[in-house]
Amino acid sequence: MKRPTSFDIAALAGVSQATVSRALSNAYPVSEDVRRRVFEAAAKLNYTVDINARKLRSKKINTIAVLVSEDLDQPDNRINPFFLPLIGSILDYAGEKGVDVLVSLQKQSDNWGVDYGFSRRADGIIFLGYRDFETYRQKVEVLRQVGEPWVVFGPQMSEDPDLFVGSDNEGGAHAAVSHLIKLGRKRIVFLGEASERHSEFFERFKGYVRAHEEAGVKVDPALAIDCFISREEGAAAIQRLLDDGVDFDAVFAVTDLLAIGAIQTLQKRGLVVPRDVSVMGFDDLWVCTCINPELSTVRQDTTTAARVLVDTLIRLIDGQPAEMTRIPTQLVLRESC
Amino acid sequence: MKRPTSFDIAALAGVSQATVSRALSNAYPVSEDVRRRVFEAAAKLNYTVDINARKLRSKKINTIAVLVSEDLDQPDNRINPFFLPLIGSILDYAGEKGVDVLVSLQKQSDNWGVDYGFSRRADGIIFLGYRDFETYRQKVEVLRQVGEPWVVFGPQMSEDPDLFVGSDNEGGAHAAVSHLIKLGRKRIVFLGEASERHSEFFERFKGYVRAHEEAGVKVDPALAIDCFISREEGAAAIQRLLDDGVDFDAVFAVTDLLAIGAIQTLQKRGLVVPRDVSVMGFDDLWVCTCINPELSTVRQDTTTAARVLVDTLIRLIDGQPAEMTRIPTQLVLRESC
DNA sequence: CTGAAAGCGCTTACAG
DNA sequence: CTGAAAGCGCTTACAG
Repeated sequence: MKRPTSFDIAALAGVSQATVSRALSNAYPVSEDVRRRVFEAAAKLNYTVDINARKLRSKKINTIAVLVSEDLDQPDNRINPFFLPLIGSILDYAGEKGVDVLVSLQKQSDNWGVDYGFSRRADGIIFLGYRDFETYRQKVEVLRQVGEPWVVFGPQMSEDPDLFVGSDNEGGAHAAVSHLIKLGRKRIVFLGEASERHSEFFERFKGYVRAHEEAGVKVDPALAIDCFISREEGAAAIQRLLDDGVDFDAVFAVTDLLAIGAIQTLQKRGLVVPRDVSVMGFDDLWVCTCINPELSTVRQDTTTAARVLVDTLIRLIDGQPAEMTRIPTQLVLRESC
Repeated sequence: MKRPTSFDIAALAGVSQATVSRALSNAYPVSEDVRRRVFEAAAKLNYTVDINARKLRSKKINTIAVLVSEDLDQPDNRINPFFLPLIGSILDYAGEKGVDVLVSLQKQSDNWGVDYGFSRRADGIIFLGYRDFETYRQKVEVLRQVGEPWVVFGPQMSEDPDLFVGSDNEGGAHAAVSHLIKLGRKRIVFLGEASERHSEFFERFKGYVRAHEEAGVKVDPALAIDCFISREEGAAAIQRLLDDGVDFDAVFAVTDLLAIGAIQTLQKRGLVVPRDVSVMGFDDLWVCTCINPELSTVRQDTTTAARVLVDTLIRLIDGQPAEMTRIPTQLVLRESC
């Protein structure tokens, strides 16, 4: 059975094809009688506008692409669990706004998003999971050249302070570590990547340092551990610390996953959390309340993040200036400290 | 700056527009010299084919829609965590096949996918998370009428045995419960929804019953608990059992989430898992190894599921007959039993 | 408020 | 292997 076109509807409703288009678009004045007849005819023939023709003709795509970087630390899932609620909220909010969402998992080697804008699949791109954004600078440069709008969640880039959408990493880390210090902890491990390449984590490191300074506690470089962001790495790092006889009474992990790995190792070694070692994470994955003890953490507000990302991108698509947004975090105290 | 069209490329390469299209499509014979010139010109102008014009003209959309039912049991995540790796694998495999993926979160009340096929956004639809598919029968009927291809993961529908893609629920449950019985457990709680409306869970219930029958152990109806599929419900159900003084020595939950809730309640009540009560889940979420004790479970193979879903859908789109596929599960023994 | 007409940027028979 | 031409199904000035 052939798909009906607007001409078929026009014939059935007894109007011109142009009027059908106008009635269905809800953006032009159309007499009530005509509108009714058009909608009835459309319903009768199960007609809907061919979105491809509309996009071609109107030049409005009304679609955003969400490009998620494949997470090599999580081979089972491919996507970092932190992004699950974020993607969910983006889909939700985009749905509310009536824009379609194309989702793609990007491998490191891929042509990487360039295709999406260029081929007019999408009006703009949201990048998720590009922690080490510096690596991608060259590719982003192409997007910039052709004026393809995009926005990244997480890392702040020196060149585009305006394009930043992310959490208040420094503030969140500061609150978390201040709390640990208030608890009487003095030897707090920083578990994460404190290099400038990962600005998100580096900001958390700065919050860690500031909390120490404000409390007059010395930061011991031996406690700043550099490792990848997976549970296994967190477990291994703590193991090494224990093996080396390093003295510590708390762990601040830049990621819940890392914190969970830390707790598992500590418990395996017979240490009790939080009695012997306090542990604090970052993100507030839903898993935090599944483990024992439940994990205290810094909550990233993914609902707000999703809205801000979509709104910012839409503003850029419309040619309006975008503002950098730093989303407040929230300290969530549970059992692990 | 205006986007270049195939006419611009044609002018630059010194050929006709039709030849540009043919060279770029890689599907027609084109002389080597012409091909080179066309590709050079395209690269120079940052040209890519306008996907919307191509879709309109060729009538090939090359896009599938993944419609995920909003999970009301998981308000924080909106998407059931089980689907994370499944969606990841679908994105991955679809990417390999060069088809775009539109993802949408569907609320119960939505027009529900009908839009996707009708408006020619996608060639076909993959439904995820429609456990209680009977509710949607009427809506699916419309898809059937217009010949829009679709496939569902999970529940098997009586009318379309061919369209089924799902795990070997009965076999997985049978293996799990048989293992519990072999461990000496005799009073095994079935935690889930054993109604026919949820065919996935009902199949698991049948496996639970068959394992008992084969071992000559009586099934006690008092141990078959009906509850929603969330951690909270699992916790509450076990609490009720404990309060009522019901005797049981194992829990088989139709979902890891439920099993985790059960373990949390048991531990809160001072019971030791697995010494006092063995617990077995279903799915093999990555969380299983985060909790203490690590959860034994029945693994659903999401990688294979993703491939089968995409392949089946593509076959349907191409007008070929589809076969029902039941994907083997795997018993994963860890610490909880 | 409505119609006739042009045209979005491609693909693909049809001829050669 | 290549070109000229038609046309996919819409939206949107332009007139009235």
